[in-house]
Amino acid sequence: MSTPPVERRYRGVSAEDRRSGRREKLVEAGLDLVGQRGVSAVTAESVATEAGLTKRYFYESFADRDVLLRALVDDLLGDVQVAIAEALTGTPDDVGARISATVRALVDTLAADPRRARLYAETGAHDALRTRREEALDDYAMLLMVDVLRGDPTDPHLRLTARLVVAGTTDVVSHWLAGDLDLTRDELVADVSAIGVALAP
Amino acid sequence: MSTPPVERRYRGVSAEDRRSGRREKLVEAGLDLVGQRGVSAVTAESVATEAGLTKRYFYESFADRDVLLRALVDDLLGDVQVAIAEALTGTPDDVGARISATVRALVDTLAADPRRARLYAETGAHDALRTRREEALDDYAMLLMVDVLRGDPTDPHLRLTARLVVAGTTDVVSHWLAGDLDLTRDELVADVSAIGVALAP
DNA sequence: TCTCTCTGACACGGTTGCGTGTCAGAATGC
DNA sequence: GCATTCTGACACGCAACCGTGTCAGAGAGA
Repeated sequence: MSTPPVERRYRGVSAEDRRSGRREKLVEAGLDLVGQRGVSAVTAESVATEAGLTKRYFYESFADRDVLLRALVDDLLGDVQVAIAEALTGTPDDVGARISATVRALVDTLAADPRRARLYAETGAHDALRTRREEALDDYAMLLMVDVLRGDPTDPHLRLTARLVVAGTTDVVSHWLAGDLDLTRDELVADVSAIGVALAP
Repeated sequence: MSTPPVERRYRGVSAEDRRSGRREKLVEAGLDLVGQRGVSAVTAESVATEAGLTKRYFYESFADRDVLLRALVDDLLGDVQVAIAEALTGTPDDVGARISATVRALVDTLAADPRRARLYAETGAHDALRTRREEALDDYAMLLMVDVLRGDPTDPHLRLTARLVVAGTTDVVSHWLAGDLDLTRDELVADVSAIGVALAP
């Protein structure tokens, strides 16, 4: 029967704050690694080293690398959802305007951090993340059908169209972020939005 | 100085035929593994075992697992290209008809072999294959712009549209093959074609 | 000062896949 | 019948990453 150690302040910081500080460092280190070397470079060891910590602190915050990757993707997708929701609030009930606002929110969020752009592009590259990506694509398709187009999300034809547009947009935006499309940000948003409008019921 | 061994018939088969027979077995085994357990299950060991051979024969035909995977994907994409080319030959110069023929050829080729359908869906899942997938998406986008739409492949706006449609179609078809879209094959082809027509310049 | 916690470094055993090497026995050519 | 090739099985050492354990020294509390 060993009693758990009494937690103690250290360098003026509480145990709880130290822990969450280390977790934050690990998350940042994980993002840096994704940005520089891709998802496959994220290991318990490399993340800890990048964070200036040791492996043991990796396991303090994450059960394994997949949990960290999930957390990174969840953060990203959550922020994108929030950005889109905010953009739609206060946008008039005109389909064209709503589509543009949605696309712009997506592009702006991803363009703000190249590390996250790469993470977004590589969500298909890892077994554990692919599942999450599928959910996200479904979520975005639903959002497009209901909140943007005001359509019927049970109509299989609309569902196919929404899914195609969402997946296609994901690819095109990733491509643009990687510098492979010779368009300004405004042109990208305008073109993608035009496609959305052309396909709106 | 050792001289290379003199090749000899074995069980009535020439050395060359034995070699290519083993290679064929390995390719089939690789496809089976992709179909059953996904791209990540393809290793030198597992493929050889699945083929009823041993690792040593894997390395006789392939330098490493990536070479085999590349070969599988090249086969698949080549067959798709051929199927589309054949479909376009003898299809009238009507944009709608050409789009339908292209989509149908793609869907039919993939639907003919569920193992290849999964391979197609997972080309994004592996570093070595992602490069090849990028090339293929570019090739298909080019084919769409030039051979189907008779458009100008240097126009960045058309390029974006083509890329979005190709990537979106890839995703939707994979999704349908996985049974996640409640549509008949004809409906799938019709819906995707309709999207193509709606976006044709 | 004395005790206990906290930290960071490193060791360890386990697993998986890699690519090479060895070898006995079966099959062949002569 | 004899030498040689071919096959299939297995052994090996290597590398990466895993998850856990140990420990000395720095830092805090009283």
